[in-house]
Amino acid sequence: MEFLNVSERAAISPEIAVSTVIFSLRRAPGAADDTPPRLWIPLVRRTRQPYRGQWALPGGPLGAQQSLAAAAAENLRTTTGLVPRYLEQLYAFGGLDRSPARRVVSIVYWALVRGADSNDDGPDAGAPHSELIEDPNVAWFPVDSDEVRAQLAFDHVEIVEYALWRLRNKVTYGKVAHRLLGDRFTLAQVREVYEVVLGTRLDPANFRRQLLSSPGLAETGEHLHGVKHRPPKLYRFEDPVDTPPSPAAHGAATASLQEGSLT
Amino acid sequence: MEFLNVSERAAISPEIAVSTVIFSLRRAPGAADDTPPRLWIPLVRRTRQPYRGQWALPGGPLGAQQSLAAAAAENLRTTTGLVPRYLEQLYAFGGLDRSPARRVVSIVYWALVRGADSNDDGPDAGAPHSELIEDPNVAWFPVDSDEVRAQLAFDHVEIVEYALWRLRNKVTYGKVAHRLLGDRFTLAQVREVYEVVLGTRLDPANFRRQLLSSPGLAETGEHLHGVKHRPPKLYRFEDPVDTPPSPAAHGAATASLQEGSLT
DNA sequence: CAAATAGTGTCTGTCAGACACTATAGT
DNA sequence: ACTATAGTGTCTGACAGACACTATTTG
Repeated sequence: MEFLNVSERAAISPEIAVSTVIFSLRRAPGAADDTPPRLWIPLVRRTRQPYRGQWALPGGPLGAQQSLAAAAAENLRTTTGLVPRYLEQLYAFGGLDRSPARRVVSIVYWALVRGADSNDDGPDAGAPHSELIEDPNVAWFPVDSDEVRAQLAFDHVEIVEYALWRLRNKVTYGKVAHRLLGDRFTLAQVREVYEVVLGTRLDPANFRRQLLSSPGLAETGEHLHGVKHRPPKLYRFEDPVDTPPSPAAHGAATASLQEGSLT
Repeated sequence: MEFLNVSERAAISPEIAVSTVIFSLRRAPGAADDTPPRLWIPLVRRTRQPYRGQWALPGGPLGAQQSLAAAAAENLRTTTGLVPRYLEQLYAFGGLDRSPARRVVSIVYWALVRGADSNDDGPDAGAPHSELIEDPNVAWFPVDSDEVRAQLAFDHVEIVEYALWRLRNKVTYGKVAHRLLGDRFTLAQVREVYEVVLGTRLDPANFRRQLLSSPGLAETGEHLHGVKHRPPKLYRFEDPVDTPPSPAAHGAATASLQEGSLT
């Protein structure tokens, strides 16, 4: 029987970890309703060296009987208590100097969950705000906050940057914006998602036309009331039928999740 | 000191392997010049179980001091003797049942190398044809051949399928077509690449206009002679200046390679 | 000159962006 | 009635696709 000590094992094959960048759209607690929401991500404070005490992306070593996407969904559930509305593999980071300790190859996923102020209620009715999470070592931060932009452990700043780039890309060419919202949404809410993610203002009339022409969008027949102007229609997205060739079969966390879809 | 036997080690962390899908554009050996070229990939015959004797993507376990892209470039060099003209991470495949033996997580790259009939000569003047490779366990196959579509080991059929999807995508939205050609090329050659990759016919006039408007394309002042019609101009691509946010810093095999660029 | 492809000119339908205008709720 | 946003109509410039036409080489 072959035996290996820890350093020999490390020399043969690096450790595999899975981390997840989880985006949600929300306003700062107590902020007025007319302030635009921002993108937030949950972080976990490290309790061990290296980078002890600093914030890092949720993640951990890959379990022996755990598919990659299942590990990512597990990160999501334990840090946010939520089920992802979108989950896609981002990239495998495998540089030699990512960690000052032993070498780790991180397979990173990115996910979208709905915000706390969606139009729906239900078992996954939005991510709770930070003060509602019991664990003091888990907290949400805006992606453009100092904690995220400069304080993260390892190479996680770069990872978040790349995840943001991918999100902007997907929102431009694809149709993932509504996954940050509830099941029922107004077109203005979708437009607000685009505006926050892309950082630009969009013409309401043209945006409406473009979105209405996309297949899968359906009226619910309901309207959103309580606003001090004409009540907008509520829409929903029927799941698109055609999925382009994609490695979705490998390790899909949930049957309803399509990974890598560009549509 | 901690000791682990082999099965315990496998239970803790799956093995990491790196494989590469290497595309080249070429005609069948001996084919006439006016037959359209096809996409070919090199395969390696497995000499060990599982799948002994079957063809598989070039690859192997990740070396302890080897970055991911470096491992992919190494696959490329040992199977084709070439330096990649494009190299990008494709996906990390980590399903539980990918191999009947111990669990392996494969980080797959895809690459473009130039074909044997480019307009240039030089140290990497095109991939040699299969008969020129010494190793009888390495051979090139068209991507739409039976060997590729149905005979590959592991889940490599699915991987090649996904790499093809990505190539078509990149060729549509990006500008990687010329990486299958030499440094100097005619616009008709680029159009032929598009036609082969996308499987459609393209209008020469409109394609020319579109390509001419892309930044970075420059005339060489030379013409391609020896054709029995008006000699076309030879162009080249100056490397684009702006690189979008991408994880290129991690494990880039060559400084001149931009990973993940969509431009 | 014939053949073949290089390369140019031009028309047309589609679509994104700009923006004026009407509709309908709350206050 | 006023305000704010929902939602419609319409114009324009850019551009992709279709296709006629000219240019220039080989044989």
